Amino acid sequence: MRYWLMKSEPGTYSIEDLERDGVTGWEGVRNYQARNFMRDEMHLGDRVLFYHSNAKPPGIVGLAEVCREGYPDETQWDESSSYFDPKATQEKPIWWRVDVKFMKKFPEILSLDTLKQDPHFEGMLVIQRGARLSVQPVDKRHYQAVLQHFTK
DNA sequence: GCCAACGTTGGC
DNA sequence: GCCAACGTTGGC
Repeated sequence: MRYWLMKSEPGTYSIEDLERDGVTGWEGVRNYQARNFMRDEMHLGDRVLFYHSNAKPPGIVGLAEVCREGYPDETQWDESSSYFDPKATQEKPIWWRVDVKFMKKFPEILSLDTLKQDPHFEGMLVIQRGARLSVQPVDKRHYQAVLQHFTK
């Protein structure tokens, strides 16, 4: 099993939205590196740290699980969508997504500020300056440190 | 709202 | 294939 962190702006799609929906398709990712992770490397049962970006404060707010592996993101063909990509065809899709299932919402946010200050999280991609990747791998030890943080 | 960091595009 | 210009992300 692998571990991931996925960013979403709570104004666009929050952990509360996922809790309500149960399952959601992670559409709209338009970055090749993130696309590659979703298309090639995320597998059923992988755990996902749900991160609120552009939030006050930003941070990890919950847990999800990959429940469908990579498949084409159909918003790329939808002209009315802001995610529409004129270069994508049905034969050759460019963008992929996965589905994730709600697991839990943490009792409080594990803020970016805390992640930066607690040495258990040293080396995590998300605390690196300029780390914009919206789908990123997480080391098992960092994932466990997140769970540990909430069982103290 | 600002702007640093980063990714993409396109002229050459 | 280089790199300047431009667009986006996302913390602050």
